[in-house]
Amino acid sequence: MIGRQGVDSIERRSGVSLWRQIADKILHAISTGDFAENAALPPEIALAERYGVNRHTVRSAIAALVQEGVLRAEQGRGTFVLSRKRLSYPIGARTRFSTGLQGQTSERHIVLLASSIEPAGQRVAEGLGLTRGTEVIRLETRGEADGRPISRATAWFDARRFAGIDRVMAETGSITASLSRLGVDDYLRQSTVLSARHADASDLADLDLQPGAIVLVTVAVNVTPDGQPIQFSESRFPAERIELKLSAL
Amino acid sequence: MIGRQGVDSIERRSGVSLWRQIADKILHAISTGDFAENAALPPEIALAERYGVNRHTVRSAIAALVQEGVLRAEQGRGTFVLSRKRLSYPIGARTRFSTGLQGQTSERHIVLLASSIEPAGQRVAEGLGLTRGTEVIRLETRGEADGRPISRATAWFDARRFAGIDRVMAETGSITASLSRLGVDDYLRQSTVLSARHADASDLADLDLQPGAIVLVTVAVNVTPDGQPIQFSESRFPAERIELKLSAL
DNA sequence: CAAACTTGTCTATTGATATAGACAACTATA
DNA sequence: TATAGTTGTCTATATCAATAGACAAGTTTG
Repeated sequence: MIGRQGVDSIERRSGVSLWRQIADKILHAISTGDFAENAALPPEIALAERYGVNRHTVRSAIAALVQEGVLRAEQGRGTFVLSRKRLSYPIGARTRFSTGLQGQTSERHIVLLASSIEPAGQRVAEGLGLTRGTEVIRLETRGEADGRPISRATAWFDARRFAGIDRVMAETGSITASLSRLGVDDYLRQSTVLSARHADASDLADLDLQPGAIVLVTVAVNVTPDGQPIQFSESRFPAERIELKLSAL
Repeated sequence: MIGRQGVDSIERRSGVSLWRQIADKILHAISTGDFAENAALPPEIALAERYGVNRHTVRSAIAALVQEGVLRAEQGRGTFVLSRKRLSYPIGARTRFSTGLQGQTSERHIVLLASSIEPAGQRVAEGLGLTRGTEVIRLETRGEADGRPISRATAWFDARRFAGIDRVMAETGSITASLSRLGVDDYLRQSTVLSARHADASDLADLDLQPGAIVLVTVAVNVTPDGQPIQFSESRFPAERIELKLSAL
């Protein structure tokens, strides 16, 4: 055994305040089961010692998480973890919003926030195999499960082939159903590129996040079974509420 | 057209300092090509106006990125973007560290940081299909490409079946080669679960990151072609240097 | 050389962040 | 009903983060 202990301390002068870092740590500890759901957190003094900060700093972190609805503090009793497991969103050959979350939520749907027709930029044109400047339809959507926003996506389609998909989408609340109505019975996920960043202002608003939250970002291309690109999309998932489960493509 | 503009502003009182948020935005703008590599950034005054903050705040952000080696500032001339594209790490059925980055880097290898034998915890036992408490070998590794750290992984193996893998790993510098030497000629990626969080202190040190950096986290199980679990691992990738490309499983 | 434009440095002020200590308010339990 | 253990509130102080303005130092261009 070579030996080596997993440090888990705190960074000062990092541009990220200590209370925010500790809030993240508590969230992480909850998600790994270190702090059990519906049970009491260690007392504030113990947390302060554990993380090497002042009790008041821990209190700031807890206050933020209470605000976010993750914890509930009760004077004299303790601070309790509310149950809110991260959903596991499957990504594979047949990635579909609604079916993928079956069994984890009782309800889910997609809301169309906005749509427009615009010329394809470099990235979109490449993804859809069009020449730059071709007209494309852009859909801005939010995915919700049990009333909580869990995804925020921007999708582009060839405007000629999928004319009117914005109206159909608003009606059906489903990409799959909309494509089906426009003659695409089946489609496959061709590629998915994954990254992560801090949520920007519009993410914060649309996903109901607190500043400093992290979003997982996927950039994907869907194709027909014979390989023709039909949809290019960028989706943002709040990392605190969703994990992505990669399955067979 | 319903209309809707993508806001891209800044969050105050978030626990994340403005200079850190702006540094992230600049990084993002570079990665999307908004700020071209090897070209000058807009002048500080323009950036300050663009992001709605004071010039000194922008300067703090730039100072951090200069420290990280992303930018170079020259008095009187401007501030320049150094070229450093994100690597694209493929994840699929045959995910292998070395082969996946061929063509993107001239050199890559894995360093064994530490190893130990320990009883399997809940998560590891589940992943490997063992009973809790069974002895497992834990390997702590760092992946490097062209001299820059790009991954930090913890891998667990059944200690009985893969006795001595730590020594073989230290020798060969390759998981695939080590498994091969212990009788596993082929293996497949069975599952991958993906999340993201802020880098903790050990990530910062091992991956040579600045505080506040984001890491992509994958938790994966590798199995033999007949489905027997052989490796359970958690890998951390610096989001600023790596994106994950999901390919056919 | 002069003017315009850029980054670098300095001083000053304000508000947010973090630490420290003391004590109040509330709960559970011996 | 004490007592111990917990969260809540208050005051005080020091440092970091952000804004503001002025000017120095360097580069480019007319």
